[in-house]
Amino acid sequence: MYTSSEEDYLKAILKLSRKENGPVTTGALATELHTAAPSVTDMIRRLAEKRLATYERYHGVQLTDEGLRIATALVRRHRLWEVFLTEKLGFPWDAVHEVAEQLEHVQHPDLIERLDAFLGYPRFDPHGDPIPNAQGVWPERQRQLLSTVEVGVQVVIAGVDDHSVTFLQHLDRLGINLGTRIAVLERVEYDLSLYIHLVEQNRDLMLSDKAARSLFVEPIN
Amino acid sequence: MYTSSEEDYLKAILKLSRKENGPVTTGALATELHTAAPSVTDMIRRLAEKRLATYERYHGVQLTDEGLRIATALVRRHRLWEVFLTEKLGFPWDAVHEVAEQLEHVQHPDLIERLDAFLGYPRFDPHGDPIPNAQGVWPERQRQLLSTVEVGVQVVIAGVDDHSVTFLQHLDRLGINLGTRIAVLERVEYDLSLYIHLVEQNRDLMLSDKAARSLFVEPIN
DNA sequence: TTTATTTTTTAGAATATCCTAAAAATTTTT
DNA sequence: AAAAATTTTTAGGATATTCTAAAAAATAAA
Repeated sequence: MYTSSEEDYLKAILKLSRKENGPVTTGALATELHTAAPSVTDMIRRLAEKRLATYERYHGVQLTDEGLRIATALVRRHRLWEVFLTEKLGFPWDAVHEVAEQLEHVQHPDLIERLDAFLGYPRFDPHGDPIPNAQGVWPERQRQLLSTVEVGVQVVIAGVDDHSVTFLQHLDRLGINLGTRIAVLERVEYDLSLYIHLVEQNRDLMLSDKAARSLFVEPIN
Repeated sequence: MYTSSEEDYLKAILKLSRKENGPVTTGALATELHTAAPSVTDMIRRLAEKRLATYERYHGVQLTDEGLRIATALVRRHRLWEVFLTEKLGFPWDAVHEVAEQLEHVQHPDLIERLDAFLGYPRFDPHGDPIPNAQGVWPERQRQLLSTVEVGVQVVIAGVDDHSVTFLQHLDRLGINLGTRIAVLERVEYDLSLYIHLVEQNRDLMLSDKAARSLFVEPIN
């Protein structure tokens, strides 16, 4: 139906527009997609012609309802494939993005619904990111950044805001995973580092503020 | 590494060269790939430049060792994905080809080895076609066309030579699947139709010669 | 073995996607 | 509010893949 390239742009526009609301700029897209700005101008003009986005010269793009529908389906596909790769094929969480980036472009009427059923209808991917359902509805979850948690409170690791391989491997080395229960022991005033306690492993460790601002946690239910 | 298009050509050259030995003609490739002949000429010239095939003007193409290695890996990927789609996602055997055609182009160093392990190292795909191993070695199996089986002999359905949706659905309607045990009761002299007995279902039915020439069987082990 | 037919290649062009360099518009600074 | 800096678009071109029409080569027929 649409080319991989068009799909990549739609997904990028969705991603950026979920951060800041209002139109997405050419420059932001160029950075996100690692392309030159003129390539972006070309493509968003084409997307607008196909009624997947609205575009006004010098004022950025916005997805139409149809564009949003497609982009959301792509996020769904991407994240379901990531679940498959980690849960079924045993890939580490820092290695699934590249492959899912390719798998998400595979076109078939009910491939994804079958995959979803096979995986047991997961609501979050291996990085804790929400997986929209077949109707495009995103699951809700009350999560916050670890950096905002009060001292003394116990929480559970629920996701990462930085998906880089280096950060994910850093977490592995520290023994921090999705579902890991932690207690915030102390926030160092000087540089905002955190002393935390890993409950299951009965171990204390120190976390930089940068790391704490890249970790989502949720209350213990 | 290589584009989907290059991979499609390599796979087609392998397929055709396994039927007839010697170089594969431009016309045969054009038919196989549903493209115009000049497109084929262009591509095989490019493949030759990249040392994936040898090509002599007006005399067809042949894969080099490297081309053969890549094409074999593609067949391996295609067939493993087909096993995944039927065994794990519950797709009917007449619906997997199109999807596998896309999935086989997904590039990743150990995706296929992990998939192979997850599937339990299958040696044959849902249509009974052999799956080359990671070293490119094809599993052997003594199979013959049902049309060549002597009257009175019992055999097991081991594969199809015609992969068309209509034929596969025809077999479904008849209750014939991979692994179905049959006995050849009679060969009608007039049109070579076969009366066969489905052992498990304790049922007799008639099969056209055309169908019998599209079914592989193997001896009961 | 010359002629006719078929196959293959060359020539030239279209589309999708990307690029660099230069021009135009917008935003920021003074 | 004019000048400077930044961002975006236009212009023009490259590559990969495909196509149709015409020319060239190979094969088949007379």
